[in-house]
Amino acid sequence: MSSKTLNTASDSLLRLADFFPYKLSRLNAQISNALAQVYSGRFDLAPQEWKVMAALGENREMSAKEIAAFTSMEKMQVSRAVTELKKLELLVQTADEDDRRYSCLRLTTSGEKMYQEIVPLVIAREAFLLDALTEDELDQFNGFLEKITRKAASLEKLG
Amino acid sequence: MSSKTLNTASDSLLRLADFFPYKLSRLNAQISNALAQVYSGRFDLAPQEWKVMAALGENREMSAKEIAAFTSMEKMQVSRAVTELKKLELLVQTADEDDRRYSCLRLTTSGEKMYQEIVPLVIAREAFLLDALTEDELDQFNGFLEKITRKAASLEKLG
DNA sequence: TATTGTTATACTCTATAACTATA
DNA sequence: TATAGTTATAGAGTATAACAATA
Repeated sequence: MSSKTLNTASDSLLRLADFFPYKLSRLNAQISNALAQVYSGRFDLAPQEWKVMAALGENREMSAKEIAAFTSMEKMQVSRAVTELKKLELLVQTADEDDRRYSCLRLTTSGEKMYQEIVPLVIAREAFLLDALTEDELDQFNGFLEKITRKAASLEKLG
Repeated sequence: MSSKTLNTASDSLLRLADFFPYKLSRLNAQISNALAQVYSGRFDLAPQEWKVMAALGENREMSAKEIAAFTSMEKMQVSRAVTELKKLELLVQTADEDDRRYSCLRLTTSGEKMYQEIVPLVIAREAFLLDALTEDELDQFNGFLEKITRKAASLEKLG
């Protein structure tokens, strides 16, 4: 066996352009920029402020802890975003009657109004992207994504 | 038409758990963490240092500008990563003979060795994830991703 | 005058943990 | 003693642009 053959057998090469994590990360950056153009560019919200609003728009009333769990944010990031949203009067915070450690967070009328303005815009961008696929393809694609996501969760546990 | 019907028609709701950009961003975060466990956890490289090494591992010799284009990094981030990698003696930088503004960046022997150690590990993680799909499914999935990526590129141009 | 690459600066974001208040 | 939420602080990362060297 020649040394050339040995080399070929042992050398590993990573083709970045074909590497799934890299492709995913590029696509994610593109899409998250396209969404930020909406909530940040047009409504001047930081990403985490928009996440909190999205959580409350969907669930009406949540504690900070619930928002953290729902959005995969740290409790401290939630706290900071809540402080900002209160200043902007997009959100109100009251203490829970049963356990005063918990806070009740809700969008104000103007917060709800802004949410109602943003949602169709971001949904339109999602629709534009997914228009690349037929309905059948989209179903398949979602199924594939879910399978990979489950695998990724088991990867995280290994460490 | 009752006001309730009007409301129902006009109110928009975003289900975060079903929103494609959100699902994508979650999956991307999981996977990029899983990769960082390798290059950062085991080899103490910053993400951008690893990106530069990956570019040079694939292309042998590049200028800083080429690396920036290849990896979608800013020239300044490349410069910083290069400075670090030089300190670690994983990379050497010489001036281009034809045009001395350009630099020739190459991995050192120990840089190449580290690259050869990292690549199989990250490829193994990619393989673990993609093992969620059959070969046919993976082909389809890659095709879908490509279609959406093209759409996303046209979204970016709109602004 | 334009281009490659470096450096300076300020700014934002993040992570850790100390802290307050409630239970 | 434990939990929800806030605040302080330091460290990392980022963006802008000024800068040096070369063309």
